[in-house]
Amino acid sequence: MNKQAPALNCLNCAKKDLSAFSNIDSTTITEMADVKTCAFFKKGQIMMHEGSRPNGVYCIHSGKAKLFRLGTEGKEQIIRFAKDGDLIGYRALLSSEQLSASIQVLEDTHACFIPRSEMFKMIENNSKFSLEVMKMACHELGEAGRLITNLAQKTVRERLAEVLLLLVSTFGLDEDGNIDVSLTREEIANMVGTATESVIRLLSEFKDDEYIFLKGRKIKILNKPALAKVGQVFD
Amino acid sequence: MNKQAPALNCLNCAKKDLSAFSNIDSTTITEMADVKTCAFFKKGQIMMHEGSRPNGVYCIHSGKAKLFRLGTEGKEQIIRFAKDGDLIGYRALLSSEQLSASIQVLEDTHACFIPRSEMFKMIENNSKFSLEVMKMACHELGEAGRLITNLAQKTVRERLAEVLLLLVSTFGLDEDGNIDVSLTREEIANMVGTATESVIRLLSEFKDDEYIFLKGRKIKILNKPALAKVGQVFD
DNA sequence: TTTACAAGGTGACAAATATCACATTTGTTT
DNA sequence: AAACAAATGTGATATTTGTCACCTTGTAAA
Repeated sequence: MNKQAPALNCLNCAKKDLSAFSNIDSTTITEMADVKTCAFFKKGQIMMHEGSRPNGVYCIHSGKAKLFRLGTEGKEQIIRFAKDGDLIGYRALLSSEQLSASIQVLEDTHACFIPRSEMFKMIENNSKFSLEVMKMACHELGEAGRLITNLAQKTVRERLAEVLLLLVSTFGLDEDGNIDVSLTREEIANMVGTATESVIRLLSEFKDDEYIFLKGRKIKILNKPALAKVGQVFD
Repeated sequence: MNKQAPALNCLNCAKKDLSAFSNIDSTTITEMADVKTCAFFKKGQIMMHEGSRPNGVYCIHSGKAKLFRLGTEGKEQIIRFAKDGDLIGYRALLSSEQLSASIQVLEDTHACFIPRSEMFKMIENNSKFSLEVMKMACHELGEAGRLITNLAQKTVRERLAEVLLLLVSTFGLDEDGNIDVSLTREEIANMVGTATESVIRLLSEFKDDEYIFLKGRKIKILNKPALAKVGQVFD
């Protein structure tokens, strides 16, 4: 399942500032570091399965993952992505529910596993951490509301444009200026909520319009304002 | 804006058990009750406005409200409903963000306003309450994921069937067995994410199929299993 | 290198759904 | 009661999008 991996230090973790642990006192961090374990997932592996109950959470140290639900007909719907510093599985853990989504890593990923008991201990004893996690959940809830509205009201073309901009702000750019994540056309379709063929056609359109540059799975945004206009993105 | 209303007692509040306050100790409740204020909203009034920053939260004592975002073209998208015992505005308050949705009452509503400072005080000093709120946010996050998947993958017909079942489980039935909430066809369309005309046509179809009974805005479910099948609802 | 398989891509067509125009009903205000 | 506005309902039509069939390309394994 998940292999043992070289121990990662939490206190000096370069990714700590990206995470819910950024402002937590070193005593608490050290206590947690003592009980956490390190795991490694090869590209394509599933970190957690929809429907199961997590025994703790993963904190991603390096890597990328997609969270998706299986809809009717077994079609994937990508809900969101996770990257360095993000917590995985906290929603189900804290609400004592089954996992509402599976998490699959998009590339080789190192992550730390923090057991259930330690998470609850920290939440009960450290109101700062507790508030931080709450903030995270509340923020994501806002994002979810935005996504709901977009799915319900925007056209496929608009949603695709918006998704491209979302990918940039989530994963940033690689050294060549491409969006720094490798997704299949099908995965993009599973974000947008459309057919793979439609994504292929629309991406070609955007390319013809010189909004984007395409080379295999590499996508570079050439005309951000134009895409924002197509996608009705105003912020 | 919101009128003063007869004081409601928190400690003996009949709705307390429905809320995040159900298992909170009476000292905490009493302290909160001392600073909370009571408000009354007439049918159609807006409790909070999308984009603004709340100074506290409302706890609904009696009434119903819809939470909606304005999408492109100014079209409402209903995200969820709130009823007795539900907290309003906590998401934006806790994440220090703007309100991601407006809240409008669907009928005359009594609610208690708990100021920002008191909310944060309780969250910091009462880990039980804190965990309760966190649970709430996490639960809603799961529901949002489900909604996202449905909007992305189900047909309008399927979503309408599902929405009808959702309304039953949210609001229950009145004395005549109708769904205990009065919504316009347009509001239903704004939940389903479709055109008002489509809702009208599909409701007629469900009526012809004797899945539902319609009389004005009153809707009665006649064949729940059939609707569940149409809506691909399996739980 | 060859093979095999997944992913990418294209065209034709069907189905779902939105839009528009208009009629009817209902509820509310004067 | 009259008048008005809002909501409901219906038909015709346009548009979007999904589906299917098929071909091409790239890539990883034998």
